[in-house]
Amino acid sequence: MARKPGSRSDITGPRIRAAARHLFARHGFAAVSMRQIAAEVGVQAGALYLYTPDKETMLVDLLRDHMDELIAAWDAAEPSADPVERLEAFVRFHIAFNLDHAEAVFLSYMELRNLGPENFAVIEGLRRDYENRLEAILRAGQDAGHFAVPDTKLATLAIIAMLNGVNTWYREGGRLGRAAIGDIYWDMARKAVAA
Amino acid sequence: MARKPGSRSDITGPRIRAAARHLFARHGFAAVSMRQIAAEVGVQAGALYLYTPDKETMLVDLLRDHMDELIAAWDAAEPSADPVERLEAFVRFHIAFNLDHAEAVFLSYMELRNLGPENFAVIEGLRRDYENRLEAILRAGQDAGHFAVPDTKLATLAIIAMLNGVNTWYREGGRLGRAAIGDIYWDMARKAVAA
DNA sequence: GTCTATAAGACGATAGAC
DNA sequence: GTCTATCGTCTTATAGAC
Repeated sequence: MARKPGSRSDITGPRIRAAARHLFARHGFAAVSMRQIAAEVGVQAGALYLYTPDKETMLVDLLRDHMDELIAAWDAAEPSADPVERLEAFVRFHIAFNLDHAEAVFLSYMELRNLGPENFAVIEGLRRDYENRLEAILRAGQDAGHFAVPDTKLATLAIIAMLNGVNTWYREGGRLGRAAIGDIYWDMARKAVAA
Repeated sequence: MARKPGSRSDITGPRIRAAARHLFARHGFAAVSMRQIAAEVGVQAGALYLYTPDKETMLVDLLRDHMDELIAAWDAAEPSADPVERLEAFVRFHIAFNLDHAEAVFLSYMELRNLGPENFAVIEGLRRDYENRLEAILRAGQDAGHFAVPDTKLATLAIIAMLNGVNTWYREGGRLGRAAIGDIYWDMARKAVAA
């Protein structure tokens, strides 16, 4: 009875990641036990250790994969050379991507403190890579005279913080659709950095 | 040996709250044990239960006290009737208060999910009370023709999210002092809601 | 008001059967 | 690849001594 009929690691692996992401986002990394994750997947706790050496590695793998996907998606989508159009594209992309990956976004902001120093540095570096892409847009727009901000780095962080806020209140089927939200935040972001 | 010489509840109580706030903010509510809190204070774990019925009540008391203090401080400080001046005062107040109470702010955004439904509703209600004060400013400024935002509620949340971002990067002794940070964020907030 | 001691159980992780 | 069983430790919370 040891091996369950039809058991396959290429199915169980993704299901473990999905269950861990979901439970960590909902209850917090420290509050979720390996037994809970295993129960959600339908295996015993010991079986999880075929897929990860330990619990922290499960978390950092989720966070790294998320950041890699975020950066790759933006790099694949990046539009025209005009800084204003690029900023608009960034605002709409960031909101849409965050809403499509709400659990992973939540984790990548809330659970960094559960990482050891070296894992923390990896995720922090990826986040900075992403921020630098927005900062470059703002700098190009200032050089072209379209934007004027008192501090480019702080404007970068301010815009990202503002956009991240959407995930704290958005509910599917609410008053505003995603396109309308993009319009509203683009209006505010555009004016905030306007010359 | 039972009672320690000089032990007094009016000293131990605040020290327990401070230790809990500090450890919860640093490691997360679920990751901190009652034994750790007791060790930080210098008592045994059982003694904590003279001051709180359980761990969750410790957390909700910290969060409620923080929100009460935040709202009372703003209500005591609120300045002129002019909406533009009031918005500037709000921006500077919010940044300063958040930096002065960084651990409690962190908790009140990160640990709400560790509350039961009734405790959660209490803290959510206080947060909405505070948000409503900013929303009223934005509405008054629109009525007077000074501001123009596509959606007043979302502008409220966007500004608060932007300002909250300061706590994620600010370090004492960094490149910018608090006054300079207030200037920079006031410039961006003002333009974001400008007519 | 604080201690020691303990109840009753959950935790992360591993060993060995199949 | 997954199971059962288990190790050693930690957990929240309580009881009773002083």
